[in-house]
Formats: sequence, structure tokens, C-alpha cells
Amino acid sequence: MSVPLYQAKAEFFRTLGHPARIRILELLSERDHAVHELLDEITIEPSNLSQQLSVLRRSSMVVSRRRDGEVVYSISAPEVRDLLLAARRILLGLAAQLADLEPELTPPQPSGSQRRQAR
Amino acid sequence: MSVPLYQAKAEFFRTLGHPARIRILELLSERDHAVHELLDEITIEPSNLSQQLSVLRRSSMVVSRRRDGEVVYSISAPEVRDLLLAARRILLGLAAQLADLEPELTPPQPSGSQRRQAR
DNA sequence: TGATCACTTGCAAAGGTGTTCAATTGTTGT
DNA sequence: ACAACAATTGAACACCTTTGCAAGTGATCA
Repeated sequence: MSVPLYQAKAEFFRTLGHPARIRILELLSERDHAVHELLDEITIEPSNLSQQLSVLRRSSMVVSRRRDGEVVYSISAPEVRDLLLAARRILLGLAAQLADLEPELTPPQPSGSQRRQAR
Repeated sequence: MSVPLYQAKAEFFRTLGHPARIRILELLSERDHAVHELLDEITIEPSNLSQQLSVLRRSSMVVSRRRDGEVVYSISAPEVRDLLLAARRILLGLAAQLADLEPELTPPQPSGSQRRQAR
């Protein structure tokens, strides 16, 4: 293998590491979308959307085709959906753990709201 | 929820987006490791390793504790393991697709080692 | 106490990423 | 052929990350 797998993985995750790209993938994992449909859902400049789409295209996570004067994008690896779900599970799990350890943080508790957090 | 979920997800994936951090998580998902054990496995300056560990700590993906004069790290969300596996599956799937679409690019292989993998 | 080991932190240089605007391509309708 | 639309590209700038070195902390042991 030319590129070590852990490096390919890192690149892959970096590709996912942008809010707009996450939203795009979430929308596409429901159904194919034309660019202007994505624009309706995501608050972003058209050119910026295009940039993000091109990042996803470069990584082969999505493909585009032209249909009736629009460009339609689809997910090329349906398993991406599972990945996003797995991420949500982990995220919610971590959040729950945090809430557990520091229940005194969230509501504006007056007395001794000192945060100790192992520096 | 204060931070939109898709933004938290992006942050989460960005945390995974570094080769050293991937390796650390892979090692930790096998078993807990002391810092110097990680150093033996990963080719990296100690201070750099420390920085990467601190990124993982900040995101609550790992926790550290001191034991017998060493600092031992462990994974705090065991599901991370599934996530790494899911990533590998997708990565290998994408690679296979690429190999399929452009068999003429890599080696000039003549006879049919074709792989088909229906989009 | 002082030396040493095991890590961590601060910081500056270098490199990389994201955002926007303007310009461009390509397609469709008149 | 031209205008209008849809999407993309290029370039400049700001911002963030990574890296390595030097310095620092904090525990353990002679």
C-alpha cells in the first residue's frame, strides 16, 4: 500500500471535518440533491458551496452528474450514513458523560461555581 | 442544544483528522498505554505526542491517569473502535471503486483482474 | 535536598485551510 | 448568436494547525 492506512484515514476524517460538508453529506444521504437545492438548505455562498463540493468530489465521497440543466450530487459510499450515525452516538455518549461529571455547570448555580478542571 | 449537532460532528471529525491521533486511538482501542509506550510505537517527538494527546483529551475522547510514575491513557468512548472500523470499510470501498474505474492507471495489467462494485 | 525521569507547556516559524469576490465555463431558451 | 442561468474556478487574504525546541512541572528516589 503506497499511503499508510492511518494516514488515509486521517485525510478521510479531515474531509468530514467541516460543518458545511457534514450537512451536505447528511442531505445527500437522504436523497440526491441538485446544487441549488443544497443552497436552499445550507446558508452559504454559492461559490463556497462549490468549493466544499469539490473537496468531497476529490475525496470520491460524492459524485455529480448533469441533468436538465442542473448538477445533481449523490453519495458514492452509502456507508457514510452509518459513519455519521456512529459519530452521533459517540458524540451524544461523550456529552452524557460530561453532563454526568459536571452537573453543576449548566444551570447558573451561584454558590461556589468554581470549575476545577485539571488545568 | 447550544452548538448545532452538525458543527459538533465536524469538530469531532477534525479531531480525528491527524495521522498521529488516529494511531493513538488505534493503539488505545487495543489496550491502555502509557505515554512512553505510545512513543515506542509512533515516530514522533515527545512534545508533539503530548500536544496530540492534549487535543484528544480536550475533546474527551481519551482520559489520562497517573500510575506508578507513568501517565496512562485510555479511550473514554469504546465506540470509537467501531468508528475506525467503519472508516476503514468506507476507505477500502472507495479504493476498490477507484481501482475499478481506472484500472489502466496504476500498473499496466493486461488480463482481467476486474472488480465490479455497483456504485 | 537534589538529581532524575516522565511528561507537559509556551512559543515562533512554516505550512495548510476556509472564505470571498471577480472572472469563467458550460447549458439552455429566445 | 445572444442573453440568462447554474455552477465552478482562481486568487488573495485571514486564520488555524502543526512542529520542534527550550523551558517547566511534578513525582520518585538516592
